[in-house]
Amino acid sequence: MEKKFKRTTVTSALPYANGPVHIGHLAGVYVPADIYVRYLRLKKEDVLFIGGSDEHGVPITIRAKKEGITPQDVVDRYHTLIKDSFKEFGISFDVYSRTTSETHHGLASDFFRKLYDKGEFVEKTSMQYYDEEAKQFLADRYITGECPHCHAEGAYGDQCEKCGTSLSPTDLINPKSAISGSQPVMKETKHWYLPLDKHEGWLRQWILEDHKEWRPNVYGQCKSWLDMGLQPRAVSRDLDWGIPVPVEGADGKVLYVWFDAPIGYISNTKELLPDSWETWWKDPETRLIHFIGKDNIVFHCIVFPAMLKAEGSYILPDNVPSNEFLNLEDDKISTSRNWAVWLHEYLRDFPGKQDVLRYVLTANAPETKDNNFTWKDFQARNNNELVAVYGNFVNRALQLTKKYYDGVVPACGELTDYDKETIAEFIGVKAEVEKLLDVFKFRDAQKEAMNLARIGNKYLADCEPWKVIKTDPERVKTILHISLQLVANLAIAFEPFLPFSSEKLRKMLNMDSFDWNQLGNTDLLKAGHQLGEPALLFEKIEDSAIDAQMQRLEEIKKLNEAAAYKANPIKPVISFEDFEKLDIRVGTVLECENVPKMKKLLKFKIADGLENRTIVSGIAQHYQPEELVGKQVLFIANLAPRQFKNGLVSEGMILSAENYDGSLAVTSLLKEVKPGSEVK
RNA sequence: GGCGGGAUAGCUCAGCUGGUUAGAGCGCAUGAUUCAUAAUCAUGAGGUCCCCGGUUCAAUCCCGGGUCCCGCUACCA
Repeated sequence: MEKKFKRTTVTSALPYANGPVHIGHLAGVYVPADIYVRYLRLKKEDVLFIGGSDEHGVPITIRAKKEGITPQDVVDRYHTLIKDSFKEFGISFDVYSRTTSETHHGLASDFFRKLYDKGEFVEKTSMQYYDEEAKQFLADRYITGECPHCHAEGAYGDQCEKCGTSLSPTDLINPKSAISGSQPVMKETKHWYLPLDKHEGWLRQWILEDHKEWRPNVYGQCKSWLDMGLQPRAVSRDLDWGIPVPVEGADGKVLYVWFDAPIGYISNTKELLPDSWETWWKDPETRLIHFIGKDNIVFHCIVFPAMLKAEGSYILPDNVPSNEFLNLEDDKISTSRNWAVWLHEYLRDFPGKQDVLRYVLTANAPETKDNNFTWKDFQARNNNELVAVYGNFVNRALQLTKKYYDGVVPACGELTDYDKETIAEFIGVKAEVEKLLDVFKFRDAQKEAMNLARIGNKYLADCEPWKVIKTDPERVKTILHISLQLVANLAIAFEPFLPFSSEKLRKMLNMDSFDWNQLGNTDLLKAGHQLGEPALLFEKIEDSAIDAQMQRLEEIKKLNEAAAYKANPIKPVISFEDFEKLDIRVGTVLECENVPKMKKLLKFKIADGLENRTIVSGIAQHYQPEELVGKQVLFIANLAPRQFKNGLVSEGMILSAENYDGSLAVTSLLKEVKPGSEVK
């Protein structure tokens, strides 16, 4: 069901301006979006590529506070860094603006107000922590306290970083304001909610029925949410960094960052095209495409469309191609652990090699599942594919032409059957690449483009012009003529993927411009056309460069391991009597087995010198049952028995030490003693 | 625990609505070649298509159950 669209608005997720951009962002969002946009432009279609920084939200205020600067300073720093590195990397935004811009503040504010006036929100009052000293409500992240689970100090209101549990602020023991350090009080506050539940009907139809072509991960995630039932979602926050809620009596309240950020796509369009921006967002003949990572699926497929629909005058996205995540050397990319390849550092370490990274990230794009980036693979793809297949073919054709004809394109003579076969083969590439790009299969599309170079290498090997030149010089003219047409085709076919190389190649070929519609033609370079000076399109990457990167990661890994460990503060002092209440004993493990359906639990039969007992312990992920049998362990003998869901009863607790990485080590003794011995 | 995605050659992945000798690129082996950045070309070895059942004349593909990985969400002395 090919709809007729007149133009395409392409957005790429707004990077959050509290850190630099890394290869995960690039592989997931910006490289595919850029390929798509360049492809449409080459086809001379009307397209707009919108980007920008997302600059509001709590984490930015926290970082600012930590560094003793203003939130504006933080976003200025990262916005500039991100914008510059995108530019250098060749992400060809038509506009890259920011959500702190005046245009955006105005538009987002109007947007909210319109929904408010139309009665699209519901107001709800709830109790939230309030800092009386700082005179402000506290966002979840602004409250710290003792974790109710692991009892670590310094847990945040939304999550304990020690044990990873997600929390709500009221769970914390002894909560404290991160701003003033004072004890916060519960106070009533009013917020506006977007009642997603009211939008469920049409969303269901629109996504589940009308967009079955969306990628399985996107469609599945949406279906999951819809089936769980949508809940009203707060669109305001008590915070002083952001866009003020444009309603009377809303002092100290700003738009929730998730409400304002996607509107940023629209604002940035408006900033670029103050007079005609609405065409790109409201005309039904405009196709809207959002490129995002999988963490953004729900917001772009459900929340934002609900906002647009509620407003009433906007179009909805036609597709939301979302990628999965990219790992780095078998480990999750993490900004806080500095486990990443940062774009600005890559550009510094590998100057002029933008296309190599673009190529590798596309070849390894996590289109269907999480994928892994390794430096060895990066090197191999450069040396064995870009250099050996693409660069080499180009170099062969150009060097031969230079040698035999002083770099002038020779005339094409009569075609042999083999020539015709070869030409027929590469003519089909255009349709193939288009077919793949139209459905966002970038990985396969790039492979198809590479196929042109393979055809070329084979053609040269089979025709052997360096031999034929001695016996039939006329024939060589045709061979090289065809080879050069292939080279010119390569330049066009690769432009969306490897724009820097295509530009370089275009100059070497002395071509004026590219037109996608010329792809597949065999007369891109006329006989007699003077070529430019040939140069290497790609260079080999040596082991030393790769080793340096791997060593850097190795060092980061070590630093992380060391930095991650910090002993918890000592708990409040207890009396000797308190201590004596605990009956700690030595037990010998008689039996130990896994518990069906409880993957964390091991069931022990412990000899305790009396009647033996059963103890269940959550250490199955750290020990094999058989390795504990026969060992002596320490356990608390007088802990109230605890019953698990499946009826299993645990009569005590085996003592384990928790290592910094969360792994558990069961306690034991230096000498063997009788089971049931008391520990004092 | 609930839900979503994934599991196919050493690696990264294709295999549309069931019928193919189950494919590609890289890597590996052998041979050819020298115009080219020791690049290229040809040939080849390599797969209980995660496991167990079921539907079917026929299942990598559909259904049921299970295992493992990733994510979301809950719960978690």
